Amino acid sequence: MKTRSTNPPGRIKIMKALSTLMEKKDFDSITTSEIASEAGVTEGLIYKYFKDKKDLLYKLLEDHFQLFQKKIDASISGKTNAIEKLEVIINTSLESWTKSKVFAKILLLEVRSYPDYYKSRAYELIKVYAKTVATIIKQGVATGDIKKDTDHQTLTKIILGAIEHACLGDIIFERDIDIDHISKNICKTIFKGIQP
Amino acid sequence: MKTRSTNPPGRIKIMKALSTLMEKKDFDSITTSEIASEAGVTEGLIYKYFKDKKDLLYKLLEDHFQLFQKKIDASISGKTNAIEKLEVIINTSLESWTKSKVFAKILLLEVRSYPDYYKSRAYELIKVYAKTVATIIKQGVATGDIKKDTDHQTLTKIILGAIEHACLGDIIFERDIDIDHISKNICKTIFKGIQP
DNA sequence: AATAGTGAGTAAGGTTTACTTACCAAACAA
DNA sequence: TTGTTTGGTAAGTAAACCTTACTCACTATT
Repeated sequence: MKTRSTNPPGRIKIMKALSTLMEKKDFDSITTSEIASEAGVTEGLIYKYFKDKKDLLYKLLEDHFQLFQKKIDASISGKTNAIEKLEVIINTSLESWTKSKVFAKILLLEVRSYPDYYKSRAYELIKVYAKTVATIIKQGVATGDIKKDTDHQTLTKIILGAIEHACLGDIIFERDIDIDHISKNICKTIFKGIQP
Repeated sequence: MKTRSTNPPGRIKIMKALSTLMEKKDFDSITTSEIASEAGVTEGLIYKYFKDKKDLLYKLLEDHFQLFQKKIDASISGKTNAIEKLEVIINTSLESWTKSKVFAKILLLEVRSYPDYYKSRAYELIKVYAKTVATIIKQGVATGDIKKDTDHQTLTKIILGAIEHACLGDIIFERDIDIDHISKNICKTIFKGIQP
């Protein structure tokens, strides 16, 4: 049995088209007819492959995130120390998000306001990412790499929040940031604290 | 000269109506006719007072944020130590944002994806808030309340990011959080660090 | 006291946009 | 040959956002 193509050319072109358009505009002001004409297909085809306009966005995010998660997994695979792991996660995340602004825009600005996003596969993947961080912290506390009295839930939020917020300004205003500088400073602050 | 009312009843009712509707639904799925009927006015009146549907959202955020900024200013007015100031800002922010979910939803989920938000008065106010935090940190570094080698820009992002991320889950899934627990742990982590 | 002007609001479209439904054509299996 | 699945088109629909033309009450001025 020849495995029937689950990803026909039209479908690929549609996703690529939205990705291209998102580089210049926000999701809300991109129309379906615009997506279709950019992809070189008709509007109706979008609805053959995607439930609605938002579903298309979730699928695009899913694709991007799959690659991202692989990078994350690869980056921590060699390390054993929890602090080291967190360091590379922070660095890899910042790098990926600033390199692919469209991906970051979808993740940080667009999907969150849509309730059905939280039922999507894309959101399931993001939970895996958050859990990766949380697990490293828990284990770090257990092994003593991290202070014993650390609340792992709060620390997870601080780290994820810091990464996001560091990217936000640069996504919105399309500036370029010094990833190494920022990730080093995030690590220094969180690891060593700021009180003299 | 009698000061002519700059805020007529219809305008107030429209803003109140959106606020009420936002408690149950997201902005995107609230229609203008729904807002009008909730307010007891006609659809056309919305466009007498607001440029478009989004402008109404920005004005609502502006109102909420004005009150918020007052609380923040009041909370730091007594303190002199930078660490103490940051502590109350974290606590007050978490408290305000979790108490008024609609406000937090607009601020953290809705407006950010709209480019013209960054030209609104609401956004100007948010910049003042961020600047408040940044200034406290700068002064703290100068006076020695905070470690000399601290990068104030990064620390600002960590703190704002931590506050936001701590609220996010609770806004989205409408859980209630233990503000004191979280704000204490955010402070402990950032101030003292996590390395043993 | 008549007139002109303004602020608050309505009513009824117009336009755009997301989505649907019916149809077409080629490849391929029976 | 004929039926079925797959990839794609074309035209239409309902509704959402927004506009335009109008009304009515009140105030200021001459």
